[in-house]
Amino acid sequence: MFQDVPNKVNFPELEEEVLQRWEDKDIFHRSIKQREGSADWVFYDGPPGTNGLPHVGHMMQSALKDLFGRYKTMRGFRVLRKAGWDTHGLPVELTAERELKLKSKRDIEAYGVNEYIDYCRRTVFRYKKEWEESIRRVGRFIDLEDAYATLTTDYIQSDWWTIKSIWAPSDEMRRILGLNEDEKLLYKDFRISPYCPRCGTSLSNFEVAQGYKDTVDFALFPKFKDADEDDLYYIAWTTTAWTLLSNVALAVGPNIDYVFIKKNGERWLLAEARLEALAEHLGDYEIIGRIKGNELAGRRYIPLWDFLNHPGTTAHQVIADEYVTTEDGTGIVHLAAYGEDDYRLIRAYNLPVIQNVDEHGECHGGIFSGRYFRDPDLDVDIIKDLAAQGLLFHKEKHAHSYPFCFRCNEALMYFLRGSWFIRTSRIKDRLLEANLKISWYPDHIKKGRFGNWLENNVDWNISRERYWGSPLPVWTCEACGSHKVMGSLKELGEEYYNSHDEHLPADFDPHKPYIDQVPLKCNCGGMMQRENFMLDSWFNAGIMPWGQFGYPSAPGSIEIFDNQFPGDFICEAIDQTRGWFYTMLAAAVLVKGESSYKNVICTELILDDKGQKMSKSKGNVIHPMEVMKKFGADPFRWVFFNSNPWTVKYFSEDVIVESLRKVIIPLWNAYSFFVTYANVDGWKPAQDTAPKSPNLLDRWIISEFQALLKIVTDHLDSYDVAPAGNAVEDFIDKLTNWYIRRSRRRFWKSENDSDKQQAYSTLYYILLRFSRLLAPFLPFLSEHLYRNLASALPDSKDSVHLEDFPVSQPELRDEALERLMSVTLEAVTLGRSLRNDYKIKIRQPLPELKIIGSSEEVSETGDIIAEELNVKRITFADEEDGLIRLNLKPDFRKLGPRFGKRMKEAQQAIQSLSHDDIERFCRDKKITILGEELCEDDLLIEESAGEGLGFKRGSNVSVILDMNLTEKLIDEGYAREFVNKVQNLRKDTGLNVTDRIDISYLCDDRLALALQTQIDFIKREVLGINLERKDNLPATEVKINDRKAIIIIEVNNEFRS
RNA sequence: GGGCCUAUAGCUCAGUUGGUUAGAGCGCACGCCUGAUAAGCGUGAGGUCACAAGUUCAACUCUUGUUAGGCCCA
Repeated sequence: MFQDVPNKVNFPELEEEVLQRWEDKDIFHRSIKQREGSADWVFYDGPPGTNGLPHVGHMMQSALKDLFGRYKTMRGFRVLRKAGWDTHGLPVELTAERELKLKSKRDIEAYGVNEYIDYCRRTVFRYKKEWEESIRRVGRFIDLEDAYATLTTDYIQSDWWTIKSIWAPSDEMRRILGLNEDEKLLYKDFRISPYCPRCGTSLSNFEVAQGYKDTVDFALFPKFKDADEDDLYYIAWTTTAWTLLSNVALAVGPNIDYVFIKKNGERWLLAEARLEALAEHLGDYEIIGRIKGNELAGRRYIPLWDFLNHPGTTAHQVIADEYVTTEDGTGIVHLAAYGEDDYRLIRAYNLPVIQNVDEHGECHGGIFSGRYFRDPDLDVDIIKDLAAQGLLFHKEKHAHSYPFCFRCNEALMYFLRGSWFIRTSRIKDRLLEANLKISWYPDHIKKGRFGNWLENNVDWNISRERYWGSPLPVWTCEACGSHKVMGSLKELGEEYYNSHDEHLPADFDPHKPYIDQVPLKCNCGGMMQRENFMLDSWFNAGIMPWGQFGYPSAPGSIEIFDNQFPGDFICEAIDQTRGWFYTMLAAAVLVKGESSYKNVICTELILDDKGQKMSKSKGNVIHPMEVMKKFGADPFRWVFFNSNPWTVKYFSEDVIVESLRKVIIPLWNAYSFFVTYANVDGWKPAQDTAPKSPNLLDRWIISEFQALLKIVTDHLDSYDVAPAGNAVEDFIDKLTNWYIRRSRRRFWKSENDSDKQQAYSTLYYILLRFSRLLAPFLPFLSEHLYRNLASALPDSKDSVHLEDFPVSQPELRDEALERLMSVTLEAVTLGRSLRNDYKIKIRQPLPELKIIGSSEEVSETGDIIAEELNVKRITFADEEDGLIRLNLKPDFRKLGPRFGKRMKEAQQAIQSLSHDDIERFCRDKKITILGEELCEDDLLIEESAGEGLGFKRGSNVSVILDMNLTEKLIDEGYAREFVNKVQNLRKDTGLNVTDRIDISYLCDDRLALALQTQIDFIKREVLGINLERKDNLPATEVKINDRKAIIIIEVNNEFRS
């Protein structure tokens, strides 16, 4: 006996039971353990931050990651799955700042760095429980107990090891990367870097990339007055008014043609090429002279404000440089120390560095002192002031994209900072080569978005001027400026001991502030202080392949890392192309010379059903836990398996309901059907191998399963989920709507013959195999099915997840049979379509269906078609010729105007055309009627098979359905209808499926006659003992086709055999 | 301004190396089965495959251009 299967089931409850069982029986760990000694398939989990709640997108990745982990395990690999948490970096600090109501780094210093860091540490795992719950609930097999976290001392030591390896590469790595002796890839440089004045730190290029927003600012055309010629002004252009407060020079292009124009009694200078674009603002003017840019070099001008005066310096002169173009503006560029090119020129021309906006974004300079640089009123005030001085040619609103801090949303500025860089541009070719070996899904990212971006690689700014993170392990001598890089705490301890004759505490915490209290002695005798930087948290995440094991400091980490590198598979969202995907590649190429991952699925965004991003403010966030509690994890997971994960998904509860309706419930019904009847019959499985059944349907569904298995295996092997998922959906449809529907009678018939045994064996075999195939997709439902079905076998496993994935058995495949069945299905579809057209319901038997074409093949399944379409006889023909008549009809709308009065005559001529004429017309597409040549469009072609016959053509076969009814067929139709009504009564009155009944009915003589002739059929169909006509019955009338009857049933189990 | 992607039924999406009549789900209309199933099944209507040109015996598919949208970058 199988455990009884309820008709209605609460999936979320069932899943909770399965979850409990997995934990009780330790299924996850056993599934790994039993593969010990097998090949490894290596998966890397990108660490999420846990200071926010998980959303639907994370669950999509969880579903995909879990799918492949389980699949590869069942395919015989050992798949270690270590979870991880990202715990460092600005997001954590921002939460802390918000909650502690700190607004700037000055606030943090005032609050106390120690206390602040402690708060960060406590914040980090705030939602860890919720994350673990969701990950557990979605069914993921992943090691949460042994998760790695980027804040541990082991992990930080891996950071340090990486930095040290980059600072001082081994000979082998030098060879692999093509580095010269002593060439260093890690260096400090002062550069104009994107910088957030609120966070007080510079950002890496890919962080900036995430914060561009379309903004409207003022574009200004300030006039710079020449120092020597009284009426001469240089017309410049800028979109950042605040940089004018630090103006240090003007730049022109040496080969650009400039013009002097006369305007308002003044002489203005600007590029000739810009005149047309500025014509609207310039109005009337006169060109009074021309000059090349290089002739302007060295001229001096009067600063816009007195506070800009820097006497004794080279400030406020015109310089000529190739970088100036005439693409926009005026061809005259104002320079200030807030731009990369500006700074390059400032250095090249030995100009002073003027920074009247400081690192906090605060202005210093005359009346603007104390203002914030992005204060919109500041722009207005600058404009007003310039206008009052007569130094403004024009101002306008200007839409452009401006970078904002992707963490705190504050406007960025470009600021001169010292930062530590990795010279990734030097190893660009290695990065590109390594990328070529990665399989990207979807493929276009490799050469497209990611590859193109790698082509433009710039050095990686890995330092952050923050508090909560992995410290940069670089010490610099205050005396001689030389550096020491620590590769581990042990190294640091030794250096410290050598410097101070005392040991670092055994439990030394390498975080701030302790790490800053470890001065070292330089070889020169001077004191070395740590460079006051944290590591970019992307760097942290990028070293995860070895960081997760604390390689190489942690005991045992070397062995396991060697075993678990490189990774076979990662799966993250597209927003990681310049985040994790990049840092994983760059870090691994730097220290291992190859990519850390071989295959990557890059998922797209998840939006709501209207295509909007889910956000708290819009109130359209769908919480994964709520969804799973309501519908279960399996239908939720399925949503991500039946369409490509790299297309944008519109997500709503509707799509989950759809996967329920399409996959979960049909599967449950099939399973419930099987168990119900198997238990009624006391059927027991003998083996789980494919039964040798002569039955066509049995052989067909077994073959179809092999076909499915091949599609699923092929596509999962190439990380292509959607075709596998779609094939599963097709198979479920074939199983439930054809195999089981057509096989139903074999299960409930009373004879316990071999046919019945074969039906049971086949369905059992299919359901059991299918549960194994589905296990990676639907781990809960498949587990339930497997457990109930397999427990009857002696060698069943404790869990479907301890099983192997089904192995292809080509000998069970019969492609000819699959073709035959698809043609059969087509014939059935055509037949149903004809019945529909002529409004003849299935219960009315019809005499004959003729199948044309493919007759040889379909003859085998004739009886299936006959039963499905309720026809008495199936006949076959090879050709339509002679069976189908073509008729031509005039298109009156077209031909009416042409024939006019002769239309009727023409109609007759057309309709009396011979068969040969019509065939010729079909071939030549033209025909002459009454002297007029008619083409295809003028005539309508009708095909018909004759009186009482319906004709329909499919792609492989055509059918002719004979709809001529005889009295006998009408009788049978009545009987079928009568049976249907009785069955409904049985169901409505809640009778047991095995109850015998007596039937009384009241009706007219014609119907009564029909029922009498069909009495045996009726009794057999409804388990009737007696069938009696009565004169009077107290019940409501029902329709039996065109007649009426009153029917009453009573249970009569006396004669039960 | 540059890169990448997308454009197929009212909506959401499939569409194999170019090859008969371009498919599915939802929605709509009509109907059907019911001794697994109304959270079911079928039939039908609905398409100039964004537009234009080219390559080809043959283009939703390949090439080029145009338009629109999205993402990423400057």
